This record gives sequence, C-alpha cells and structure tokens, in this order.
Amino acid sequence: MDRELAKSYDPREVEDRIYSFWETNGYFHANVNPDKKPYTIVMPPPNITGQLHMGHALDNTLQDILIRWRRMQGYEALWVPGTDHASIATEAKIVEAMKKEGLTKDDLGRDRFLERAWKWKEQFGGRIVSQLRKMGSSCDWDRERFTMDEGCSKAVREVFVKLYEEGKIYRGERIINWCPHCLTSISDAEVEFEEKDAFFYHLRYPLADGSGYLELATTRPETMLGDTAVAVHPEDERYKDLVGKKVILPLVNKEIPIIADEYVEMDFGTGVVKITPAHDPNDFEVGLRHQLEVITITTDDGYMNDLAGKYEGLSILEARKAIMADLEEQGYVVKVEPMKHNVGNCYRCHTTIEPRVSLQWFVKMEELAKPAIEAVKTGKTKFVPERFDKIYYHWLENIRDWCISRQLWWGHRIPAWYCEDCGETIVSREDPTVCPKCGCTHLTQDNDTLDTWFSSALWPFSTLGWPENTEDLKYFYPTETMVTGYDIIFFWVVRMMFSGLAYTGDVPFHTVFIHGLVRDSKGRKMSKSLGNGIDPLEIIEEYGADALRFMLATGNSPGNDMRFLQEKVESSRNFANKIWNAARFILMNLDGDIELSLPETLTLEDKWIVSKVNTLAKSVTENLEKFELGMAVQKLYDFIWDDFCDWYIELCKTRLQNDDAPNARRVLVFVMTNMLELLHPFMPFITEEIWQTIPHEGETLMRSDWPLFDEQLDFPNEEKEMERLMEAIRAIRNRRAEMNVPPSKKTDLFIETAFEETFKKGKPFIERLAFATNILFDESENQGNMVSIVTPDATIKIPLEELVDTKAELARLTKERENVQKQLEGVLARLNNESFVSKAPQNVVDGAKEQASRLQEKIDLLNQSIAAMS
RNA sequence: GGACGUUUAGCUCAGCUGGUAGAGCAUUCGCUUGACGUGCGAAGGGUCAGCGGUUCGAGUCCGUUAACGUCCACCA
Repeated sequence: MDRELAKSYDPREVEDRIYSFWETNGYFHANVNPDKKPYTIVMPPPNITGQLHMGHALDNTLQDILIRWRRMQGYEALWVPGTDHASIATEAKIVEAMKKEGLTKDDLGRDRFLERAWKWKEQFGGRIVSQLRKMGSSCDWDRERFTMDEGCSKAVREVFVKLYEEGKIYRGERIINWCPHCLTSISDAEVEFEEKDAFFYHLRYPLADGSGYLELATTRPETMLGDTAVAVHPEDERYKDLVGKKVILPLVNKEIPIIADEYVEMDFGTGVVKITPAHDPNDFEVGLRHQLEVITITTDDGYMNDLAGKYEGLSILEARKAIMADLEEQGYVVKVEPMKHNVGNCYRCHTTIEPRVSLQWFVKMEELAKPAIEAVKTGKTKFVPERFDKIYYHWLENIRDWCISRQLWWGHRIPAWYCEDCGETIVSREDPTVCPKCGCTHLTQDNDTLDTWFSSALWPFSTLGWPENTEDLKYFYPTETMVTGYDIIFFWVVRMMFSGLAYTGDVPFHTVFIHGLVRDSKGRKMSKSLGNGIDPLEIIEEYGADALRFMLATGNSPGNDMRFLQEKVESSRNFANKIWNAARFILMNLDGDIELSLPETLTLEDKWIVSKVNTLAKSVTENLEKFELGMAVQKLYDFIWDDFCDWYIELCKTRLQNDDAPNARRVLVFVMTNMLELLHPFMPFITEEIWQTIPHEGETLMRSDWPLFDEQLDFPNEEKEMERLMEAIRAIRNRRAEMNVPPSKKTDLFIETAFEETFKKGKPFIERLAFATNILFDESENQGNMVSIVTPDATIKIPLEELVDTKAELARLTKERENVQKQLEGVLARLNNESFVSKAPQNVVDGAKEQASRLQEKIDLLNQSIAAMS
C-alpha cells in the first residue's frame, strides 16, 4: 500500500477516483433486506432543463449527510434519484431553440415536436445528474427515475383514471389563470403577485330609466365590454332602491341589471362594482350566484376578439386607451386617479396573467385536503422546524380546486377521449378505440397535458413501483425524510401529502426537513437576472466538494436562509487540509504492522482523547437525530482541530520518540478512525481517501459502522486532570506572550500544587508545550525574582529575573486578585441567596459551590505570591 | 389586511430542554515549534434591538414596540 500523502490536500486528484470506486462497487445500492430497517429518502427531482445551482447543492448535501449517516448506522439506506420533465420550462426552452431555426410548434406538429423534445432530454437531461455526482451524492443510481418514464407515467394514468371514476376529477368551464405568453393555463400556486402603479378609473353608467347615473370604479376599463351586471351591497342604503333596475352599458349600449351581492365592499370606491364574469375571478363567482352571462372579449394571446366590436385586434393595453378615449369623449368618465395595484404574473415568464374562463380539467380538493391536514395534526408527518406546518395548514385549509390541464405538449397527455359522434367522454387505463356509448371509432384524445406537479405529487411512491405493489414499495415506503426548501411547500409537499394518503393510504414521508435559501454575500437571492449566482461546480473545482459541503452544513440551521461567503469555503478547505496533515503526521510515524485496537494500558492523555471522541460520537449522533446538522459539524470541527490536532498530536510527539511509541500509534489510529467515521457523512471524499491510506479493516469507510458511545471508554476523571494541565500550560504561554518571551528561550519552572501527581504525569507536556527545561516541585529552590502564574490548581513560577519588573508584577497580581475577587463575590451572592439554594437544581448549586472554592483557592494562591514579592 | 422569520464581537453566523455568551473571518502581537504558514501560540473586541413581565436566575420563556426580510390574501 502506498502510504505517502501529498503535502497539501488536492481534491481534484481524489474526488472522481473515489466516487467511481464507490459507484462501481455498488456501495450506493440498496436492496430489500428484511434483516435491516429501511431508511429512505426520495430526492426532489431537479428539472431536466436545470444546471446545478447552490440550491441543489445545499439540498443534496443535506440529503447525502443523512443517507450516509443512516447507512453507517446499519439501516438499509436508499436514496432514490431522478429528474423532472418540467413541462412548461422545458417546452419553453425547446420552443426558443426552434425559434432560432425559424420553426414554431405548429410547423412541426405534435409528434415531431415531441420527438425533438425527447432528443433534447437525452442530450441535456443527464447533465444535472452527472453534476450531482460531483457533489458526492450517494444515490442509488440503479433506481434513477424520470417523471415521464414508463412507470411514472403509469402511476399518473392510474391516478387520473381513479380520481375521475371517483368523481374527484372533472372537466368544466371555470375561470383560470391564463398566461398570454406561454399560452396555457396555470394553477393558483403559479401566479406571483407584484405591486404596480396603476390607475383607478371612475366611470358612470347611465340608469336605463334615464333617472341618472351610477358611478363605479375599475382598474381595468377595457373589460367593460364583457360586463353583464353592476353590483352593490344588499345593505347599502344608497343603492337599495336601484337593485333590480338596469343600467345602460356605455359604448355597447346594452341594458345590464343592477344586482345585490355581499361580495361588494360598501366602503371601497363608490360601493358599486362592474361585473365581468369572464375576466375576473370574483366577478365569475358573482356571475354564478346570479346566473349572469359570461362574455369573453379577449383572445388567448392577449388581444381583443370579435365580441369587442370596433376594438377587435387591439392589444389589451391599446384597447384600454381607446376605450378610455371614447368614454371620455362621450362623457362617461368621472375621474382617473393613480393607485397601487397588485398584478398577478406568470411565475415562469412574468407576463401579466389574464383571468379567463375556459374549459379545463380540475381536481376537487376539499375531500383530499382533509386527511392531509389530519396527518400533520396527529404527528404522522412532522415538519422540521415545526413552524412550517402553519404554511402547510394555511394552504390546505384555503385550497381551491386544482386546475391540472395545461395547453402544452411536453408532459403527460390527459387520458381522456371524446367521441366525435355522440360527444361521450372516455377516461380509461387503456387507450380506447371504440366509443362505449355509440360504438363508433371516431375518438380523439384530449390535446392537453397535465400540470408537472401532478406527476411530482406521486414521486415518493411512483419511484418505488406504485401502482404495482412491489417489494420495494412494501419495504421502502413510506419514506422517512423529505428534504426540501420552504419555497415549494405548497407547490409540492402539500400535493405529495394528499396524494400519498389518497392513493397509497399512508403518508409519503414521516419528516419534512425544511431548509432555507442560499443567498449571495449581500443577502440577495441568487438569480439569473441579477447574475449573482455562484456556480457550485466552480467552487468544487477550486476548493473541492468536501469544502463546499462542509461550508453548506456549517451554521446551517433548519429553515433559515444562509449567505454564501467565499471565506467560509476557504475555511472549510483549510479544515480539510488540516485533517489531511494530521493523517500525514500519523502515517509518517507508523512503523510496520499495527493492531487496530486500543492498547491495554492508556496514559492520561490517551484516556482524555479517547473519552472525548467517545462523547463526541454520542453528541454528534444526538444532533443528527434532531436534524441539527450545523451543530454536529461545529462539534466535529472543534474536536478535530483543537482537541486532536492542537493538543493530542502535540502531546504525542515526545512519546513517539520513546518506548511508548507503539501504544501512541494505536491510539492515534483509533481516534483518527473514529473521526473519519463521524466526519464521513459531511466530507465523504477526503475521509475515504485517508481511511484507505491508514491501517483499516474493511473495504470502504462509507460502509463502516457508525461509532457508538462506549461506557468502557468514558473517563471523566482523566478529562478533568488533563484540563488542569492544559489550563496551566495555557496560562504559562499566555504570560510568556505578554512578556514577549520568544519560544526559543526556555526556562525552568517551579510548580506548587495540590495535584502534584497530575503535574508529574504531565511533565513532558509542560516541558514541550510551555517551553520548560526543568520542572521542579521542590519549593526550597524557589528563590529570587520570579514571574508568578496562578491557576486554581497551581502556582507556577518562572525565573525570568532580567525581565521581571517587580513593581509591575505586583500590580498585575493585585489586579488579577481583584478580578477573581469580583467573580467570587458574584458566585457567593448567589449561594447566599436562600431561594437560589432551595429552588435551583442540586447540580447547579453544587457547580456554584465548586466554582466558589476554586476561585477561593486561586485567591489564596495569589495572596501567597503577593506576600512573597512584597 | 393576516402569518412567519431575523435583530448576539468590525463582518458572516452558532447558541438544543432557562444556569451567567461562542466559532469562522478580520484586527493586533509573537513564532523557520520536525503534520500542516491552507500553519502554531497569544491578545483585544459584546448593557445578546428597545421596554415590560414570569423566575432564585432570561440571549433563551411570555407580552409589547421598532427596523429589516419572507410568505399568504387581493377591495373591483
């Protein structure tokens, strides 16, 4: 085996090699295994159009940490990867590409367009998947899925037919959100509102009986051509008498009724609303209640249609101007005032949405929502952090029927056929050829496709084989954890929940682990238009995937946004390098074969570090169980850098030169192995690389056992003893630094302590780390001007006569005594407080007492030193 | 209009079930210390946004105010 490591860690040399080692050996693969408990995560499928961005990087890092950890813990850990066809986004890209060739969808026709689309998918769909591999994602690639593959399509079809048969899917003329640019309907969730400057147009409609006018206000005067009523509040005294009468619609010169409806706010505007059922969702509702005619006056691409009379062919905005000009000329305009107005935009292209009545397919939501609400209320599925259940409830409790048909070609085509002869609608699992009602063969399939989220909603179980009751489904479903951003709770999480409950009878996952957004260094959302996005692949290239992953996990608390700072990646990279060099140090000091276990006898410092790493395993595990990945990472960092590298390795250096070296080597390897195991989920590449290089058992670190807390390795007393020594060493170094004594100047040390035993054991450390030549415990040799250092456990004197300014030294000691005195008074104040002693828990009181006695000891020692000097 | 989040060292952020504040970076000082200068040793720096309450004790719990941010609603 090659036991040489480069002087600094080069991720580029390691990562791809390690990844293919894992992949070709099948370490990512999971099987149905009755002897193990399953742990399943289904990956939120990235769009095939997508390129890896920081959001994916975060999302996948968190999932991979969980999966790798559980796999090591002995679960049959399955992470199912896959991609989403992203109907609207993908279709837009393909249309755009075609445009460059001068082609439109209609030029090609549906079949040839889909051919192109699939080719495009073959060409680019794999890109994101290979980028996920760069992150180190330990997905089971044998199970990679695509929302439009055969199995997922079958699931989609099954759900559609089932819901249709149960009457939960229906087709009807409803008002929907129409994007005049994408030329398709979109769901309520896909509309984004934006505040814009607009105008409030006050108009007057003449009463039909000639007795005057009714004044009303609107933000969209052009829709008046489709008005079929004006409405007032039933209790509005101003207009009560007019209800039932008629007004004449200006320009159109048609009589329309004055109706009463509680939807009207008396206090807003004039308290009179024009009702255009075809072009406003609220008006549509009013129209239904009053059986009003629905008159659509625009085309699907945003122009006025033939019902708009002389305005036909104008764009909506042009029509608005023309109509206002005509109204003005004919004296129907009262005033025009500026106002702020919220406009709905298409989430994809940001075109203003036109509410429009059209024939679409819908899912009835009310009944489906109930079990989904219940499942979270009863804790069958939990949000982490919990507060996100509010968004979830709010969305489900106010849910409206879901418009699922899209006027697109790329996606799952709606499995409904219409008989041209008798008009029958056929929805079935198999493509029909004959009309079951009239027996003819003139059937045409619905042209529309389904909302992308319709198939995404089935993802946690369609990927496991549903609707077949496969072994995978039985074993891995329900999945355990869903990791996703808060921005798609209502798009996706909600829909997976009700779908899972409705079709599989169980929740799709037990925990929804929500993370925030990765923002830029200024806290702005990363976006294409701002050009402030940071490419994870470039970061990986420069710093390595481990550094990126570690950075993303560090300080990431569930549900909160984080900022991407280059310096944070750098410090993660430095950390990787630190471990690398620690490993290098161990390798340099190995000598032939080594036993992979702890030696029988452990020294003080061995027990200290072993006890520490043992406790670390416990607390890291606890953090992971609570999804506190950021805290787990912090503890690993502190232990590895401070305890292991800065202390333990330093403490070993002397030992490695003497007879005890074999034991020291075994402890070093033991602790390093534990560290690598604990760190592996976070930094998989470097840990595997090091593990393979140092003496080890087994084939791969990623399949090693997760360290467990071991009672036998818990040494609290030795931890305390080491602390005493470390405190003394720090104090000496501190004092020397203050006095500008260079490390090269070594001195004797005189130590007086009640813990002579401990300090004798620590003699070599103190010599090495506190720059001592001799350490003397015999007070009689203590003479002359000395620098005094006082810790609660010891008084240490350094003979630095030439540097000692007795007066200054005295002043320093006196000041320190004052400080300690103050601290002591604080603690005593608490201890003298009757209610503290009686009400605080015993361990807190004991802690305070111990602290008081330590402080008192320190004061005593300081007093002695002061007395000796004066 | 409603809901939620954030406010802690110069900067970016941790701080779990209340026990008397931490990290990284930055700053200052000192180091050719036999793994690492992507490093080592040390130092300075915080009335934890304000106010009130609960408690022996509050950064942590409750109420309230403010600033910033996000989501939902959409009165035409």
